[in-house]
This record gives sequence, C-alpha cells and structure tokens, in this order.
Amino acid sequence: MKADKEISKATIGRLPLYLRFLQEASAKGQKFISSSVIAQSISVSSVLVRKDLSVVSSNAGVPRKGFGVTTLIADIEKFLGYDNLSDVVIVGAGGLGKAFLGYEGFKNNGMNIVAAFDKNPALVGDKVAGKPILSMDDFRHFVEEHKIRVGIIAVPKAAAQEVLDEMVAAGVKAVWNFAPASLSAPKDVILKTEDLAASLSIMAASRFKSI
Amino acid sequence: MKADKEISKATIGRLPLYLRFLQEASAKGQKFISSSVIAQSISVSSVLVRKDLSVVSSNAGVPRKGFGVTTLIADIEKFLGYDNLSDVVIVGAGGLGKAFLGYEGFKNNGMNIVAAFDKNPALVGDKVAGKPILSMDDFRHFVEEHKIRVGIIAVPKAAAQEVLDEMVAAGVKAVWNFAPASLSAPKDVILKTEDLAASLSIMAASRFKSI
DNA sequence: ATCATTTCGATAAAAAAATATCGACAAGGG
DNA sequence: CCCTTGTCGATATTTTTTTATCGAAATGAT
Repeated sequence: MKADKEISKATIGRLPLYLRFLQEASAKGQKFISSSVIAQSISVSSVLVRKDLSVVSSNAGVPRKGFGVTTLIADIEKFLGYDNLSDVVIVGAGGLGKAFLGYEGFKNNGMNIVAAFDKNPALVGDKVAGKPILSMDDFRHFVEEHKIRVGIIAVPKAAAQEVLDEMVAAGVKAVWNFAPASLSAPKDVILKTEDLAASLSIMAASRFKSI
Repeated sequence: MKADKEISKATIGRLPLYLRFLQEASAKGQKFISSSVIAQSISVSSVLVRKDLSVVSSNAGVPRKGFGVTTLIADIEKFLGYDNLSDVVIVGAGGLGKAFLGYEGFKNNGMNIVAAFDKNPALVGDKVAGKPILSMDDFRHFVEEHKIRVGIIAVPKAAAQEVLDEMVAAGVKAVWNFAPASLSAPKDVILKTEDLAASLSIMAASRFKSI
C-alpha cells in the first residue's frame, strides 16, 4: 500500500466498482481473481486494475492465480472507511429526503443514516424505515451531541444555503447537496453538489455527442 | 464552436456548472461576464473556463468585457440539448422513484418525466406531482407508443437487470440505474449506474485522504 | 525436476487534461 | 488621440492519467 499522495480521484471512483464485483465473486465462492477478469467486468484495462489495486492492496497479487478475493475486499473496505460506520443526517424530509431514509445499501458502505430534519411541523414525529423525522429546532443540538460529521441536503433550492450554514455551524465536515444551487462553504468542509437533472441530461445528451 | 471530436467528458461535466452560474448572473441583470468571475465561482482556473467555453460558444468573448451572458446561456443549453425536451420514464415507484417524479428542475434541463411504472398493484393508479404510476404490463406499449429513449431504474437490486432488459427491448437508448448492481447492456445503449451509497461514502472518506 | 504458461509488478511511453505564458485587441481615461 | 488596463485566444508547458512493454515469479503439467 503506497502513500496517500499517489491516490487519484479516478482511482477512488473505481474502487467501489471493484468492490461490488469482488463481493459478487466472493458470494459465488471464488477465492482468487485475476486483474483481467476484473478489468473485463467493469470495462477498463487490466493494467489499470493492477495499478489501482496496488494502491490499496496489502497483499501482492499472486502470479498465475491473481488476487485473494477476501483480503482484497477487506483492503478496499478499509481504504474507503467502511470499517468504521459514519453517522449521517438528512435535512429535508420531502420525497428525496424520505427516499434516502429508506434507501437500501448505505449501511453496507459504512454509512448510517440516523435521522432526518424538517421545518414542516406536519412531518416532524413521523418515522421512515425506522428513522425519525425531527424538528429543525433540534438540529444543532442533535448534531453536536452525536458528533455527526456528514450531512445531506434535500431541501428546495431557496433554503439550501441556509441549511448548509447551519450544518457547518453545528460541526458537519462533509455535505452532499441535492438542491440545484451553487452553495459556498468554508474550505475545510467538503461540499459536493449533485445536480440530478443535469446529470440525467448529460447522460441523455451523450447519445448524440462523441465523448 | 469546434468539432465534436475535441470535446472532453470533463468539459461536458463542467458545462452545467457554468450554465447554472450564468443563469443566476442573468437573473441579476448582468449582461457580460468574464471568464475569471466564472472561474472563481466554481473553483477552476479562468484559462480552463475560456477553453471550455470556446468549445460551445458561438460568439467570441469580447476583450475588456467578457462573454455575453444571454448568448452563452443559449449556446450551452443548445449544446446540452435542453432546447428539445426528452421524455423520460421511471421504473420503480418506491421512495426513490416517487422522489424523481416530484424532483424540481428536470424540466429546466430538457428532461420531461412522463410516468412511473411499478409491478405492485397497490401503487398503480396513484399520481405523484401529476405524473401517473402505471402497471409494468403497459410498459412496453407505452414506451414504444411515446418513443421514449431515456429510462431511470429505481427498483431493488434483484429486479434491476430484468428491468434493464425490458427497457432495451422497448427501445430505450439511455438508462440511469440507481440499483446498486452491475448491469450489462448492449453497447449501443448508454448505461450509467449511480451508486448513491458508494458516492456518499467516497465523499465522506475523502476527508481523511489526500485526493 | 524441468518447462511452459499465466499473471503480476515495474518501468516506459502515450494520451489527455490542466495550467502557464504571451501577443492582440477593445474600452475607457487622460 | 494615445496610453493603460482588463480580457480574450492561441500556443506551449506541465501535470495527471491511461496504456503498452517486458522481465520475474509461481503454478501445474510433463
């Protein structure tokens, strides 16, 4: 496993793809797997797979056999931080917020959504998938008390910056924003804005362009 | 505006960011805007902004003034295909499917979600945000009749491949998959799998790594 | 025990993307 | 009218990412 310095975003983006494939292979009982098999399954070159894996893998691959599936899974999960569960809160319990509360699979990826918050009193007190919807009045206290470091914004555009500011004030360090708005955050806070509409349209448009 | 060949994925990914900023600037009444102002707002270099814009812009920028906001917006929208609305269907009317039905902003990006489909008879017949939930029995006929080319998969992992196959059979050419599963599609079909849990965990983890 | 085969890891080359540099040109001030 | 300033566009450089090449090592077969 090499120094952090050499890890690229592109590599990190591929790790979950490797991980998913490895988990499926493991479920089928495979013990070893070669870089070229992984490569084919996710449409990249085998050299790139080996290069990516060299960054995270604790055990070297074995000539003529490949990589040990179990240890590789453990290595990737450890690298991505899936071994220590992070608590996450959502602000906005509309359609998207509720969808996140119920989305399968967060827990497998080291994420534990603990609660949603909303300004609307009509929603407060409900539960979705066993997770409570709480009042925004309790937001700061809850986040500080539980030392939450990751937040999801699922409110309308107009309220997004205000919510982000509250999150930052409460100590959240990584924010995933689903409101289609350009927000600004202190530079020690990671902000990733996900514009679903734009992503969809880019994908749809890419049929027509050569990219 | 240059030939398609020279357009990179990275550039296309930034275009919606430029677009959103320009729309906000336009709403404030600004007529011209310089590359450095755009650059600062989305944290890239001004040179890169000019390079990206040179790909899509029909009018050259004006020294000492910058780019004309209105024409630039029109150019980007045209490039991304926002001028001709694409109809989109969703399969799966659970939490996430319903969230998409109600998500604001698709229309602004040239996407028009027309209906959702579900196998569950209890959901069929409902409406969300004015969009109907229909039975999967009607899926193929509906898609063929309306010549739908873009589909969203919002079903559980186990059903995802089956849904994808049905979409392809019905003539869908671009699929956005939200089930955390590796699917396979013919190569003339664009398939983009969005693993929300993985994306969130990558973002959360990136606090700890240097990327 | 030896050998052919498969697969790895390292290094080198190529391609792609981002950044830096620089001349040109229009707008506005003296 | 001429000079300064801000901004662009083009070209060159650097950095990053991907792909290609090749020797070495381990497995399984003979």
